[in-house]
Amino acid sequence: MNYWLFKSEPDAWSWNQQVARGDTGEEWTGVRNYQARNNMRSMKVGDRGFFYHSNVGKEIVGVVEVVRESAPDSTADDPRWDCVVIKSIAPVTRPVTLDECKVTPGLENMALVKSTRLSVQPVTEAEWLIVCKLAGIGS
DNA sequence: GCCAACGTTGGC
DNA sequence: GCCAACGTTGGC
Repeated sequence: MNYWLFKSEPDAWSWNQQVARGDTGEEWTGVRNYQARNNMRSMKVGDRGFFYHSNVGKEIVGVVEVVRESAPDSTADDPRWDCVVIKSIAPVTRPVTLDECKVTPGLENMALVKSTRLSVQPVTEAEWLIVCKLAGIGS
């Protein structure tokens, strides 16, 4: 299984909205960046990801799971863009902030820290385990 | 609200 | 195929 991180501005789409979608999940529309799209194309059903609030909060607030592999983005007028569907799995017990990631040994190379603008990012297994521990949740 | 980083577009 | 102009993201 692979691990990922999804960024969202809570003003646009928040963790609470994601949770409200339940097991149906939500199509992760709106990505218009090749790297982010390619990351989504690499995802398999069952892969896990962190849900991160950018701009407001700047923290990891929950865990999601991929429930549908990448397919054309229904909001795109250009066929090159596609996206996965994700559902919420569990909230974190304690949010993990960007600042915390920056100073935590083992997380200094996270894409979250290094590639600040990438909206869908890979997370290594080692990073996943560290963040889960910080977040007070099982991995 | 500013600005740095960075991706994309389009003229040549 | 280069590169300047421009737009967007996201931290601060």
